[in-house]
Amino acid sequence: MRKKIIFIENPSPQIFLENFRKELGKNNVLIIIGECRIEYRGRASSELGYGERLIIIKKDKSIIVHRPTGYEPVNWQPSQCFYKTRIVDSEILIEAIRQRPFEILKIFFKKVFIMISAYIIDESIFKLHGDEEDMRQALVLNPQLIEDNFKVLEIEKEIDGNYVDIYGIDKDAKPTLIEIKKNTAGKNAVLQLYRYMMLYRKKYGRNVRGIIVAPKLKINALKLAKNLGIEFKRFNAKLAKKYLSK
Amino acid sequence: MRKKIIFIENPSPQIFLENFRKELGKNNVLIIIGECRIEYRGRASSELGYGERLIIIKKDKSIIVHRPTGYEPVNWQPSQCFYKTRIVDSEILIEAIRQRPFEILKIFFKKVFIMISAYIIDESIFKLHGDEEDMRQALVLNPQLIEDNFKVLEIEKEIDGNYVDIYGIDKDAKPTLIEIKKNTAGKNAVLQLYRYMMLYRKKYGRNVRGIIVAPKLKINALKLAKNLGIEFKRFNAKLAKKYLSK
DNA sequence: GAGTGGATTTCGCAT
DNA sequence: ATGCGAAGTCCACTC
Repeated sequence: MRKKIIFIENPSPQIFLENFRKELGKNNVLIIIGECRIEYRGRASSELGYGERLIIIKKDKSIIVHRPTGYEPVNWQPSQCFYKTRIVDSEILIEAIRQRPFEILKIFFKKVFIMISAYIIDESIFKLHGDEEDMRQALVLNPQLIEDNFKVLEIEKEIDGNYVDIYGIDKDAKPTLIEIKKNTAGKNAVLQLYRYMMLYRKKYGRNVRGIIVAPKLKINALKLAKNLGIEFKRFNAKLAKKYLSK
Repeated sequence: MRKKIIFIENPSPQIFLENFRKELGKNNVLIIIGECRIEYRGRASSELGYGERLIIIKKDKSIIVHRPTGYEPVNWQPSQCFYKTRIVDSEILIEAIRQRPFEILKIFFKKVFIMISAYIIDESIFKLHGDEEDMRQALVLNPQLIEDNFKVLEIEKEIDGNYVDIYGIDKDAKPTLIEIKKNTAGKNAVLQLYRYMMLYRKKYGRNVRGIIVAPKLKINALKLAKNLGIEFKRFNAKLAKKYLSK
């Protein structure tokens, strides 16, 4: 029942590197607390002077550097990066390198307080129910919410590499594109739908209706929609959940 | 030189809660490794069955839940949330609650392998050099992008404690101050540049041109710029990167 | 590999 | 407080 977790406390640079390399090869999750400075070069560049931080390296070699506050990591490297380690001026240097795009994260440790290595297993499937998905599902199952006698033909319909949430025909068999937004829709949403309508027109050579489904439309977006002949249908995630729970 | 780090290994639920509450109150960074399931309800909702995970709670009470792979946390709560803890069916329940918007994250621990509590200090200032720096560099290396026969004399020129992005002379040897914005520039940018021009005039006793370099100028900023005799040159980071990659 | 759109996006800055 | 746009966004997906 006890989990095997390895602790290395206050290691010398040599001891640290030795163990770091060993543990990194085990597909373990590594946790390091230490005093370090950080450099990053890549799509942007950053520097962070000395301070005490928490560094996590996961099985997939992704790395995140956390300061004592803030939800987001201050520096990071996504998975599939690789590591180089050495001692520079009696400091431990860990380089996490990403190939494409080429980016390099350098962590210089003045002092490692602790390194923890644990093999942790997590096979569960993460289920996320997003609001926009709920709304789409509710509309697909209850197309009368869109309009009487509306027929859904396709969800996530592809038009030249773009995706329309719902594609269907209205009671007069007129093709209709529906864009769903879970929050108040703005001009971007309207323009996005308009672009899809133009793409549809070009590809299929016929006019198409466009409907924004959202809890609200911003005032400017409403004006724009009117000018572009785009309709608006009020709907929201809470309502959607009600329909889905029936 | 040793850092005080508290370890609690394989605690009973009672011992864990006792220590969790105590350490949470210390503004420490808490690290928990354990087997747990997770529920989230809020802007969306999610479930995650039992598995071994790494949970981090920071000084500001932000919480992130990490699986053994992936750069991103699987669940989280931003700073300023508050905690409720209790034992439910012999499991440890930690609730992290956010008020606005109302969101609740529930972690049910079947087993805590270890809890680590550390007071870590990090006062350094994080410096990120992003697109604006690229734009400046591209302009310095290709001054004809500003104007034909433009000559860069100084970057980050200091005028009474303020810093102008680029200082140079135009084809008629007229001194010119350039303010770069990577995003749409507003009135503030215009006023900032105008202030630098005034400072320059005062210090050197001669007129100076002012140019805002940005992808766009807000309509009000454009009007203001015209009134103040400030010019505008369209440029952006994407373009800059192209020039820099040559 | 490039391009598009979503995200519990988060974050910062302006209005 | 709300809205808008950027982010080293990341990520999943299709062409």
